[in-house]
Parts: sequence; C-alpha cells; structure tokens
Amino acid sequence: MNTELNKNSDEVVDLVFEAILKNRLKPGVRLSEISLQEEFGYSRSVVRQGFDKLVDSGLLQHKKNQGVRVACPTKEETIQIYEARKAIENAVILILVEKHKDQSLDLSSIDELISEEKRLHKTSQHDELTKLSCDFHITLAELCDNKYIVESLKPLIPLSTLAASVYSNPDSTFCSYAEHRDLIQAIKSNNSNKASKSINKHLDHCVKSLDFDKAIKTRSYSHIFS
Amino acid sequence: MNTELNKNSDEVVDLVFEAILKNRLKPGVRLSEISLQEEFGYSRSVVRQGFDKLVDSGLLQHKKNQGVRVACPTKEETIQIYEARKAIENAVILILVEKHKDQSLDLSSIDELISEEKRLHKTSQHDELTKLSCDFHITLAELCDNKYIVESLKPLIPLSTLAASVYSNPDSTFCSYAEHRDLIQAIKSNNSNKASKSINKHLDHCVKSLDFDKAIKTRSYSHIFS
DNA sequence: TAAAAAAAGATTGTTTACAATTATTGTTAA
DNA sequence: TTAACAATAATTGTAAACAATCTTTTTTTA
Repeated sequence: MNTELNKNSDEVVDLVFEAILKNRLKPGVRLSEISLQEEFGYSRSVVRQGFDKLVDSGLLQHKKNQGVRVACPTKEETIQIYEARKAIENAVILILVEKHKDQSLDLSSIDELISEEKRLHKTSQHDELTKLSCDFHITLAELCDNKYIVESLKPLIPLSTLAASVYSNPDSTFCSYAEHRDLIQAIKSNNSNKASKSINKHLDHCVKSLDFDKAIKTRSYSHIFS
Repeated sequence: MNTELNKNSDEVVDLVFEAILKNRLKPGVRLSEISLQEEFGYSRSVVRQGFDKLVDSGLLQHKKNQGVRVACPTKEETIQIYEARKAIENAVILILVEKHKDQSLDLSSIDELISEEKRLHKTSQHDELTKLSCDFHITLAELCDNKYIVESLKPLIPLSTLAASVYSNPDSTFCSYAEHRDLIQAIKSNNSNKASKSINKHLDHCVKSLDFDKAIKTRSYSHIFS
C-alpha cells in the first residue's frame, strides 16, 4: 500500500513474510529486535517499524515488554482465515474469468508457476512446494489489478502456512497441484460457475487436510533466515 | 488485530478513523506530527506509529519528508475500493444469512442503527447519516465473528467516505436508508440470493451516485478533530 | 517591480540514550 | 536436591536529540 516510503522497514516485512512462506520461521518463534539488527544491520527503530506492520497484519503477535512471536493460529483462527480466503479468492476468480472473457488477462506468470509446481509435485520437496503454492494464490490476486484486494488477501497466505505448520502432518501436501491446474483451466474456459466451485473445493480441501487435534509445542528464540 | 499493545498509537488511529467517517477530515488534508502532539499530548513517536498504521491501511498517504495527507482516492482507486467491498461484503451477507438460519445471529445492534437512520434520513444531516451508514456496514462485518474479514473491510469504509467527499454532490445521499432496510429484511427472510443481490445493488448505486468529472481541490493543513 | 538567489524557519527521518519491565542466573534455606 | 528468593543481565518502551529535507521569508539583482 506504501508508495515510496520506509524502504527499510518494508524490507524487514518482506524478510519475515518470505521466511514464513518458506517455512523457515515456525509458529511461536520469538523474534528479538536486537538479533535482527545484528544479523542484517537494520537499526532497531527500523526493525520495530517492520514488526509493527507485521503485528498489524496478524503475522506476528505482540506482548507488552515481551517482544513479538510468529503467530500460532488457533483452530478457530484457522477456520476464520480460510473463511476469509474463500470470500476474497472467490471474488478474485470471478474477476479473472471476466477479464479472460475480455481477453485482457495475461496468465503467463501463472502458467510458469503451474509448470514449476508440476515439476516439483512428485519430488518430496515439501517446503518449496508450499512456497510455490503460496505464490500461486498471491499472483492470482495480483492479476486482478486491485491493490485493496491484494492487501486483504496477502497476510492470509502466510497465516495459512503457519496453520499448516501447526496442524498438518509433515508429509501431506496441503495444497494440491492438480487442483491449481483445474482452477486455471476453469478460468480459461470462461466458466464462472466451474471456477467458483473449483476454488471453494480447493480451499475446503486445505482445511480438511488439517488435523486440529495435534498441535506442536511453542518454540522459543531463533535466527533462521538465511 | 492487536491484542493489548500500543494503546496510545491505536488511539491516534481511532481518532483519525472516526474523524474521516464524520467528514471532519477531508481528502488531501495534511496532518502534522507536531500539531497532533500538541493537541492531544501524545508524544511524537506515538503519533508516528499511528500514522504508520494509517498509511499502511491506505487512509493516509505519505511522501518522504513531507509528512502525511488524508487519502484522496482517484477514480480508478474508487472503483477498486468498491470492487473490493463487493467481494468482502457479499461474503459477509452470505455468512449472516447462514447464521440467521441457525438462529445464532443477534441483529439488535443493526436494528438500532436502522431505526436511527430512519429517524435521520429525512432531516438533511448529511454527515451524521454518512457516519451511521458506515457504522452499519462495519457492524455487519463484525457480526460475522471473523476478525480477518473485519480487518479487510474496515479501511475500505472510510476510503469510501473520502471518495464520496471528492466525487459526490453534497446533497445526494450516497448510501440510502431504504436499501439498508431491504438488505436486513433479505437476511431475516433467510434468502441468500435476494440478500446477495441486495448488497450488490446497493454498492453499485453508491458508485453510480458519484460524479467522477468533478473533483475538489486539494486542501492543506488543518486541525479539525473536535 | 519582478524574478532569482540566499537565508531562516519548520517539519520530518533517524539514531541514540535512558527508563521500565522481564528473563535469567546465582544463592540460600528447607 | 529442590524450591524460593535475590541479584544480575538482557530486552523492550519511550522520549529526546540530532541530522536532513523541505517550505517560507528575506534579500539581492536585473
């Protein structure tokens, strides 16, 4: 949403954002201002600004005088996250179908992601696939050319990754390549109804694959970015 | 999204948020850190934190070394704002219909707002009606019990007010009481389809009432909160 | 007189320093 | 040995100071 400002604190935001998507930062992990300052050379105030933004978007949680921790979504929050995603991503898909009908939609970036997913989905590179899958959903939103929609969806994606980290068994792929492929096909066939059903089904599957009975324990400090 | 922290900077956020809803802060108005500090006693760093959050949500715009101004949505942004609102509010309405079917929906707060609107909609108290109308939309979202949906929608409401301030003729009520009333009736009749059409129609009307040819000039400084 | 240049003032960006709180370590007593 | 308490260390919260940038006013010059 920013235009030009706070380049540094935005770098901190991206750093944490990407680290979560790549599963480098696990739920509950504490992040200290000083460690990030020392690791990357940002001044403490810049780190704080970044943390503030991440807290605001829900990716970090804050307790007074205890700093910030990576969010650890509860069962209820996870259900809400996916409910919100369904709301937004449904709209995204419908917009994209309309754009495709008008032939004003360039899906080349998505096609690339899909073929990358296809290549990886048999190898068991779980984290890489998760990251690709996240990029897929964010890229779809970006294709709408509506920054408000993008900003609404964006924090929900890493939150989903965190939820998966808490509640999914490590081997199950919680976001399937086949469903992504089918979704794009539905868009390309200009079929709103089919596309809408496709995204709903996909997100329902994601939630279904979670096991809310098993939750990992909260972790403490770490410096796992590189 | 915050749990307990930054009480002060959140007060700054609320202050600006409400001032926009009440039409006290007009689009393009510049806000200086020092003036707010002097007016309310918050320290500059606290004011800055609040401004940062408001910039992040799009309500304020920032230019390096020139401080912040109240957002002044362009035509394209306004269309995007309402596109995003349709996406989210459609989902809100569908969720509320489902909750009403389950009899787990308490609409008393909405009913109060509606009757307040009814009382005011003939008197020409334009600003009060605008504020009520905004509360109506935000309250609907809050009834979903989904903080992610609320946080997604929340900044879009004052942005709509700002857009109206730029593009609507001062006498036209851009959010009609009758349409709000009909929408609630649709929810109460457990009719998803009707409710969905009702909210879409309502938001379309809001955009339609705007005149994108006339835009006001940018204003400078001011301290108009009380 | 008007335009350009220079100086002064005001505002923001950033860092630094201090105060308050929490977490950790070490000590003592049961 | 363990639990409770005390002391130390580390981290965060806040404010104040300094530097950089922009705006306004004043001065100079054509």
